[in-house]
Amino acid sequence: MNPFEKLPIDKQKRIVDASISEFADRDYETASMNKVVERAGIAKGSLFNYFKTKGSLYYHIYHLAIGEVKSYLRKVRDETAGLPFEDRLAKIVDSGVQFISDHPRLARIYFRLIYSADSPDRQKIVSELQKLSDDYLGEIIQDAMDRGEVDSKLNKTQTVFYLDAVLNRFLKEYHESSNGNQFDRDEWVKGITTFFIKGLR
Amino acid sequence: MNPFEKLPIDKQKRIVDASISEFADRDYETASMNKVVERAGIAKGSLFNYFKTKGSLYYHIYHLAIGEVKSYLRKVRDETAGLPFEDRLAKIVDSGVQFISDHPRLARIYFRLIYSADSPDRQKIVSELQKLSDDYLGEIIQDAMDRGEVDSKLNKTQTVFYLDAVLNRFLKEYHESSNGNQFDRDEWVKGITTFFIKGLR
DNA sequence: TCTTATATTGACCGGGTGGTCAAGTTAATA
DNA sequence: TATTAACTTGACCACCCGGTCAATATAAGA
Repeated sequence: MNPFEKLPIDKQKRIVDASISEFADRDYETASMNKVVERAGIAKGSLFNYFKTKGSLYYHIYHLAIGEVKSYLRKVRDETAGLPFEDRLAKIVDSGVQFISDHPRLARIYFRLIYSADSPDRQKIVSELQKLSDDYLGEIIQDAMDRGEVDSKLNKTQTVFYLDAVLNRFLKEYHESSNGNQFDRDEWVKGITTFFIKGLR
Repeated sequence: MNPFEKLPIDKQKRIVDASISEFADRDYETASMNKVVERAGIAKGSLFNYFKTKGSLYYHIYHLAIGEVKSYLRKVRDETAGLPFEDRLAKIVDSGVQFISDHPRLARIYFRLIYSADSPDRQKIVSELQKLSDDYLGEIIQDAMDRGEVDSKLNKTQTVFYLDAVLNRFLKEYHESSNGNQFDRDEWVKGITTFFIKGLR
């Protein structure tokens, strides 16, 4: 049993919280272990006792973030299992927006990881995430094809790619503009769904 | 007249080349002025004589990259002015791929800037680039609307957004996978164009 | 209570950073 | 050629980094 898990829960929480904030504010290379201990109110030696390296702390936090993302995806997939493609798509976008509102710092870490360059094992992590997304969207596309809502002769890889590109970009834009000028969420959701319905049938 | 411009051209080139390599290899925060002088074979003091700060050197290089991108965009816009939307779209993708092949390091700097987090004035630069892309794609969409190839009742902002999202993502993917497993460029170009033709008409 | 084991601390290490500047080199002028 | 002006150099500065470890505080066991 590693030393971190033996800690009182509230202390664990303080450390995790400080780490999330730091990795959300700065990218991996520039994030500072000194700042983490400062934020968490513990000594540097302690942090390196719980996590041997900066990389292993990052690994811990990143898995936490991915876990949350996964559970959101699973939830929306199951809740919309019977719905038509159009409604399903709208729900996916909505739940993405919801996730960003609920976990802005985790969303930041997620986008940093996807789009930025230098985290340890970046390539591995990104392709793991890509597979997750591909499987998820692939399943939904397949359902829509089976129901005849989407042209089943389409190249599935490409179709998933378009969906992933537009959805991710939309959420990223939403995330970045989340302070200040909001854009009309409903209109965008409607626009995106009709665009795909037409483009894929 | 700033001291850098007074330098012999080949020395300027050496410095610019070294800087491009460094900013392509590492993101802004982790790129090192020490490494730049090492690569360029000049003394540190000299570099800081030509460019007062790291930020101003980055600014210089970034403008160089954007200039190249702009000239590529202008070229493909003018060369395809009379063509139908479908062919135009294909040409745009092609020329993007071409740019990445011709200027891999500049492409890297571009993607770093777009997707990564911490360059000086990042927000300003990114919105400047976004405007460039919006104007460019907006013009092409408008042409297609005028010719009746695209439904003119569509929300133009959204339409441009979808185009931008898919094109950028495709080029990014192409860029990242450019070592090793190539994917079938023609099939993707065909897939993307027909998807948009159907989705937008 | 005394002793042993464990958890916590922060000064310290080697190394890298952007940036400076006195001293040395080269070029231009008279 | 002698003098001045401009350029070039790299040792040096303060600061920050991830990581270590002897010393100290705390908890457990006898």
